[in-house]
Amino acid sequence: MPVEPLSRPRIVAAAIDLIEREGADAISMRRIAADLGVGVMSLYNHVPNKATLLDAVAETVLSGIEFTDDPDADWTDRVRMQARAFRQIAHHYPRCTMVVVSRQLQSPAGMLPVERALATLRSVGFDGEEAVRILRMFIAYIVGSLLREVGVTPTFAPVHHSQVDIEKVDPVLFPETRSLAVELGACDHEAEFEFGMELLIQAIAGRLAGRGR
Amino acid sequence: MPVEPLSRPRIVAAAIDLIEREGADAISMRRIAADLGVGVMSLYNHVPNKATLLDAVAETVLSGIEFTDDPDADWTDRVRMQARAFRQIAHHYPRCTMVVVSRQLQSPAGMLPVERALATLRSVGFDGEEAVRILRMFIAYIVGSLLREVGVTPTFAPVHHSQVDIEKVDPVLFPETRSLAVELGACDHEAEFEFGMELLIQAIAGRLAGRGR
DNA sequence: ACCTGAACACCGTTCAAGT
DNA sequence: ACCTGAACACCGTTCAAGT
Repeated sequence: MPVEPLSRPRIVAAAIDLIEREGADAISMRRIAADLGVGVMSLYNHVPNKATLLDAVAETVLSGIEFTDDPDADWTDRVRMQARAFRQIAHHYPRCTMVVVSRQLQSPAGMLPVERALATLRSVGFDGEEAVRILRMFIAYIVGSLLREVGVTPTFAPVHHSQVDIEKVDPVLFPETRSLAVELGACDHEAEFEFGMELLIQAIAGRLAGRGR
Repeated sequence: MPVEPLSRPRIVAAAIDLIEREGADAISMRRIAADLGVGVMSLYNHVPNKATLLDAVAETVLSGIEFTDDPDADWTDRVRMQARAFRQIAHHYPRCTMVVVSRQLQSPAGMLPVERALATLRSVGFDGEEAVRILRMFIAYIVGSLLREVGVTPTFAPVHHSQVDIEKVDPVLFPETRSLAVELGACDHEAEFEFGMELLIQAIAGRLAGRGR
């Protein structure tokens, strides 16, 4: 029935499509098969199981990141670019973000960003231990930022999409939360991301400068 | 059959238990009911559905955080304490962490930490907008750190629990990753967390100082 | 008010049968 | 080699029946 033959890439693409259309919860082998116009069991000729398929989804999304590294640029600009490239995931595949972030990949697609980041950090003079530490800090920040952007993170960015919610916050128990309702209600994800990123870059730049002493 | 009567708290406790014992994937209404020695449908007398139950799990875990705030302490110490309190989640309920982090709560349990953090930041002189920005940055960092600690984060902290994995990394494609195999393989979560936290605190302290000019 | 079994519409995956 | 339907052991949830 399918005009093109079934293949792993086609299955992964259908899975990504389905997640973006109906959310990560909606995904199932049966739904994907239905979308492709084949029987469920046909999928198992190309993918061993659902977990592996989700890994492939994560890998595919991750490998779609456009890393445009300019080795001649200032190192802070290079770090900026790499961090922003990651944030693209949340833009291009918002509902796949959780899948990407919650899967442990050891494939090249997952490791290339690591390699690049380490190379950049080492080239400015950080030793191995520092480079790894700094990379991990950036990753933690980026992952946390993506989850907020994608609307998955909790509580801590409350009071959204409706002023009614604000009214329900008890002003005597939560005076600050209440008085900052406007600020908490709005969130310019790009500005927020940039703010934290600049603070981090500034902090590690300071660390680098303090090195010479 | 149950010696104690069924109740929402007992159901939530059983759910947390099950998640910690067998992982978040293993959770189901039927398994929880079995653990409690009741029929599945009995649960629905106390909890409207599975999603609400998971929200309650998140809220319960979150409200178990021990916030010991000393208003007389240095503000940096207060921030440190609040951040560390969050990290306790990953220690006390490692396998529930993903659940906590992936649910949007608007309950008091979820908002109290926000309220405290905002109060602390405002008391040192940050205005509302700055306080919210800084809080969000900390939350992003903490959430990302917890996910790494709990082993959920991807790729980016690769090469774990086995030296064999390292051997498989292609040294010509990934020279840095390969040469830093030892550093990437080990991860002292507490040290890692503290490193990033100190950098963040230092960065915002600098921002505060630069304010007087 | 609380408990429950049967039933419904879903899952992922194994297996044996087809081509 | 690839596709597939039937079958199995699971899901969450509705409903009607019990106490």
